[in-house]
Amino acid sequence: MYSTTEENYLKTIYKLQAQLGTFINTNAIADGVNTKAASVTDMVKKLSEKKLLSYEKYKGVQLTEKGKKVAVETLRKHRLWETFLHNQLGFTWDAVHDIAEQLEHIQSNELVEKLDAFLGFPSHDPHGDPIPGRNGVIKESNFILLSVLKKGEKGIISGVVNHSSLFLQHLEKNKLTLGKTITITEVSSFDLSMAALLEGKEKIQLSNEVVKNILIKKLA
Amino acid sequence: MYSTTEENYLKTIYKLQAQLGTFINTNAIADGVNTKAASVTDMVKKLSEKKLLSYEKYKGVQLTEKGKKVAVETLRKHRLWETFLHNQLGFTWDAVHDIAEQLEHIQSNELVEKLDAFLGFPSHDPHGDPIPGRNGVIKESNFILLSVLKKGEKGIISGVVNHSSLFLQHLEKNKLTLGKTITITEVSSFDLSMAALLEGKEKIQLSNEVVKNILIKKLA
DNA sequence: CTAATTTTTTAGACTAGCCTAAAAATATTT
DNA sequence: AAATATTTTTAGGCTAGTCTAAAAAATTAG
Repeated sequence: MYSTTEENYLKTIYKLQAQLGTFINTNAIADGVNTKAASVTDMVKKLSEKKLLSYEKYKGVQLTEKGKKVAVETLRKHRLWETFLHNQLGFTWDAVHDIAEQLEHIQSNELVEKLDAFLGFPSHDPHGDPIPGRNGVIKESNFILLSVLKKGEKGIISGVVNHSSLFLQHLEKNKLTLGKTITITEVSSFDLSMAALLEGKEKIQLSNEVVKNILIKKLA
Repeated sequence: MYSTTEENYLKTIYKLQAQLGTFINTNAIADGVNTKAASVTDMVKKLSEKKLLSYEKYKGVQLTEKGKKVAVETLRKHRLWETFLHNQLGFTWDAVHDIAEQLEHIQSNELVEKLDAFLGFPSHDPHGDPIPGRNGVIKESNFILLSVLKKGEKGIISGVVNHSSLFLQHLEKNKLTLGKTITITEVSSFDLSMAALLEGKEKIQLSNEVVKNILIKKLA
């Protein structure tokens, strides 16, 4: 139905729209899909003709419902494949993204539904991101940043903000994986780093750079 | 490394070479990859420059070792994915080909090896075709055509010659699936159709068109 | 509220892969 | 061996997606 390139543009614009509000500018898209602004202008015109987004010269771009639907479907496929790669094939969570980036463009509705069932209808991918349902609904998680916890509070690691391999590998190395419990024992007012207990026993030290990129489900 | 299109050309030429001998002509390739002869000439020049095949004008084409390697790797991926789709996701054997046609071009050696392990290092795909090993070796099966069996002889259904959806669906409908035992009770000298017993009990009638497209492992 | 800077768009060109129509080579008949 | 038919290649052109360089619009600064 839509080309790999078109799907990538839509997915990127969708994500930017979630972060930055409604109108998305050319440079941001160029950055997201790894091309030059001139190429984005071309593609955006094409997507506009196909009614996947609305475009006004020099103003920016906004997905239509049709465009959003394609974006969310692509996101759903991406996250299902990531889950498959991690849960079934045993890939580490930093390795799944690049492969899922290819797999998300395989065309077959039956495949997506069968994969979903095979995985047990997972609600979140290996990075803690919610997997859109067949209907396109994304269940918003009530996860918060680890950095907002105060001394004495605790939570369960439930997702990440930064998805880079470098960051994910750092977390892996320090056993900071999904599902682990963290209890804050101290917050430095100098550099905002945190001292904490992992699983209630192991003492660890977390830089601000780290804690502001981890999402947790707060425990009472 | 190589584009989807290049891989498809190489895979097609490889299969033709196995059937027709060494030199493959332009029209046969055009047929296999679903384009026109003129397009094949273009692509064949390109593949020749990349040392994936040797090409002599008006003479035809022959894969180099390098080209064969790419073709076999693609075949390996195709058959592993078909096995995944059938054995794990529960696709019928006539539905797996088209999806595997897309999945075979996903680039990641690690993925192929992990998938292979996940599937338990299968030797054959859902159509009974052998899956090339990591080393590129294809274990030749000693399957024979069901049509060569004589009255009283029996065998286990182990593969198909014709891979079309139509034929596979026909077999499925008549419970002629991989692993079933067939015992020949009569061969008509008029139309070469066969009367047989399925799993030693159910009486069935098989047209010559069917029996010459089924591969079996002969039983003593 | 002009001037300088940044962002975006246009213009023109490139590659991969495909096409049609015509020309050239090969194969088949007679 | 010449004539006809078939196969293959060349020539020229198309689309999708990309690029650089230059022009135009919008934004920021003085």
